[in-house]
Amino acid sequence: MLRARGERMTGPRRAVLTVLAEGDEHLSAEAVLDGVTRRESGVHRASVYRTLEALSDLGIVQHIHVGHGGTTYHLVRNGTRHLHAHCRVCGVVRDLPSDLLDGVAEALSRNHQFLLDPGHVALSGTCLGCRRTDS
Amino acid sequence: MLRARGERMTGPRRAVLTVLAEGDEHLSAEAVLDGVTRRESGVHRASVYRTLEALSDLGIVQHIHVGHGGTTYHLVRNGTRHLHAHCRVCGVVRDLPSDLLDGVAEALSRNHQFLLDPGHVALSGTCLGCRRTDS
DNA sequence: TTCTATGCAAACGATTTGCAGGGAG
DNA sequence: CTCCCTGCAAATCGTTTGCATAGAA
Repeated sequence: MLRARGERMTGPRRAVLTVLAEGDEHLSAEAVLDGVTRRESGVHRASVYRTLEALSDLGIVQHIHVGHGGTTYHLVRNGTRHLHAHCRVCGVVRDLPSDLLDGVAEALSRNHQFLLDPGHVALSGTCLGCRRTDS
Repeated sequence: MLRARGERMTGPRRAVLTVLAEGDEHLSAEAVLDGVTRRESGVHRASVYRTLEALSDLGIVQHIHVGHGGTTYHLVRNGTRHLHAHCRVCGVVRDLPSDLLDGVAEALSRNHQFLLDPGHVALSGTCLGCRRTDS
């Protein structure tokens, strides 16, 4: 697993990283806590949050905001910050190719003086399986 | 102001609509409550939330989720559900043309069986004034 | 009169903070 | 030995819910 990048490697941190590495991607903070607890009891909720924040700052994990749904975390695999779509009906988060918004990003930059960070929020909608429902 | 659409027109509802109509767009629920209270005291927080939800269901107001920032509400002016960009540094929400994501929506529909709802979440990034900072 | 919307208080879920002690480097 | 990271408890923020009642239609 990734080695200390100027930061200390502790039990809780190792556990969080392991859970993220094994997990099915896109875990909520609470889900990470569950996984951590299963692997090594006694780790406190607050430590998980603090660890996730620290790892985010280091660029080792990425967090995305999912509409009504809260925040999810996952490892940044080989430097790729891919995009996400969130189905507001079934709640699934699916990955999208990282270049999907390139055109939009350029348009925003050119016409609206806005620097898009495409990976930071999940696009919202419904997967076809969940067709039409509102909110 | 818009008349009852099968719903009852009450004091709190009138106040919420008035605040949204006069406000600078993109108000948080709490900001709406403040405005409502200033105009007519005694309206309860819960009523504002319930009213905003009811008006959302009627399509009279639109709510958007703003990354780390919570939920904001605004009137749907002449049926236009425009898009939004949120600067994560200064927090400003700016409107964007509603057709900006048309191409992306079509690509998602065709290649990913995903029906995009472009107006439901704000795109995240930084306005040029706030250049580069992270989170 | 009827039945919806309101006020109130309390519950809630997610996340954060102050503080003192423990352990990594 | 020093300072960062942790556990704990409590606070905070945004939002929701159960209940009895006021009031719109």
